Amino acid sequence: MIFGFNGDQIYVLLIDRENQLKNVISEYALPGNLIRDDENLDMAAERVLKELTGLSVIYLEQFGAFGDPDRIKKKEDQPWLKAVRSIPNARVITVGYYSLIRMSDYELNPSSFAKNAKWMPLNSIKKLPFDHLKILNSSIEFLRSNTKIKPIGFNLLPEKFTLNQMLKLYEAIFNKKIDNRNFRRKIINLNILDKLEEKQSGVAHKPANYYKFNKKRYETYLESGFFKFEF
Amino acid sequence: MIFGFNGDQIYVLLIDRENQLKNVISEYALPGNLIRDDENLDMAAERVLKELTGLSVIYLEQFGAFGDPDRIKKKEDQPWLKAVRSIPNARVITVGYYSLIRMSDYELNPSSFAKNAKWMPLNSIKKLPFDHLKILNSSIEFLRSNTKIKPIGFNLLPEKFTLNQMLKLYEAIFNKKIDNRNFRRKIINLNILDKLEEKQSGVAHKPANYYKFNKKRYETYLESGFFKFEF
DNA sequence: ATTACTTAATGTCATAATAACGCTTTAACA
DNA sequence: TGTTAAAGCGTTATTATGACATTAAGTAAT
Repeated sequence: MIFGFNGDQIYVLLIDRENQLKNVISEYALPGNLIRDDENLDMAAERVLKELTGLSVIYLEQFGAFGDPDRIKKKEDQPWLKAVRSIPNARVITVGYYSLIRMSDYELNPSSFAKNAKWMPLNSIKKLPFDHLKILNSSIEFLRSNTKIKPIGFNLLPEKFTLNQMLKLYEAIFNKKIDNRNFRRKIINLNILDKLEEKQSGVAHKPANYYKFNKKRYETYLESGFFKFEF
Repeated sequence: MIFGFNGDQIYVLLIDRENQLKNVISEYALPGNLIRDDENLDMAAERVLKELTGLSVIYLEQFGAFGDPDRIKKKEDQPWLKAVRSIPNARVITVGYYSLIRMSDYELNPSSFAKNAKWMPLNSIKKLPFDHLKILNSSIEFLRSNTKIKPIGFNLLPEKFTLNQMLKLYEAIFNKKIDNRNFRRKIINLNILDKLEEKQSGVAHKPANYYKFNKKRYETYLESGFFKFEF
């Protein structure tokens, strides 16, 4: 699950399976790949992410394992299984990871796999092949409950951001309106933001101040306690 | 991970591998088994739990997947892999589930597998084979953060319990002293306990009142919100 | 130069939740 | 009847929360 944010809504990176299955109409699915014998789960997730986006050192966290047995019958639907010719009816277990990336930083990696990758607004995704919708929903739930205890949202924002951008992100994650005054107070009190000198420019209104995430200060806090992030 | 509570500390059910490996001194490991082709992950976890404890309809939740590649070299250390003769060097991915069971309800199931099962105090477990210690620690972390948002502790207590028993359980889970007066107030205010008529007997002091968990009321609350359980 | 327009930024107050305590009450046993 | 161990009640200071309305700072239009 690769989440992105464009300042307004949450996006998810999907892969068009069309190229791999000529006889099926264009259909988007979650990215994924088989694990190699010489890597652990985290490494595999990092590799797949890198193959797709060209990005590394990204927030990446496991959120669950999935594996219904009826997948066995569907080998022909799972392009990546074609590589495993030695196993006639492979049972597939998916280990789900989610990553949060800055869409602004993101450039599609010109690898063959990534050519047919596409950002889709989270809210517009109503159907996905296999159990991918279940996986998607599970990852969102995980993202939400994680956001309640850690300020992970920073990974989705640009390096410098305004408090309103951040507010919009949180509204997108929790899918509800949040009072901006209370939000500001809470975020500021956490003491993990540095207010920059720089302001927005070229806007036809009062420019917003830019802030930056102070990771060092954040880690100090983490050791000595526990965040609560509820809105 | 099978957690139990005896009124004083948290226990974990371990399996003695001795019977399976004659040339190794007695060594305890986490219970586990291979998944079957016709079951999903949840079903497999339930089955293994049932094989071990004879219990079903137990609190059971997935907490993570684990799989370092160096396991490949250790097939001879993994008794259950002997069943898979067709795969010379099987890569093993563990999907971890944890369950909470009432030690009082528990009777060792007289199956061959369970004969060498043993309850071990959580705090006394300093070393386990393979990556089992990592898995154990991960499950405890999961148990803690889960206990902070849901009152899952009831699954570890007997049907009828006193508030002090419950307090002791929470102290064991979080590994710290909790003020009993504040604890009581908080728990009572949640409104998910039924105070019974029955009291403790045979104690040389004021007997404690028994309480019972009201699951129905709890579920009503769940729908309309979210628990917070911090001490 | 003035005004209009748009979004950023800020303050207060009532209420609820929390943590840290002290003290009294109770029932069983010796 | 006294002792004991825990139950049970209560207070207070502090902090967190939610609800709410106005002013500030820039650009654009006239």
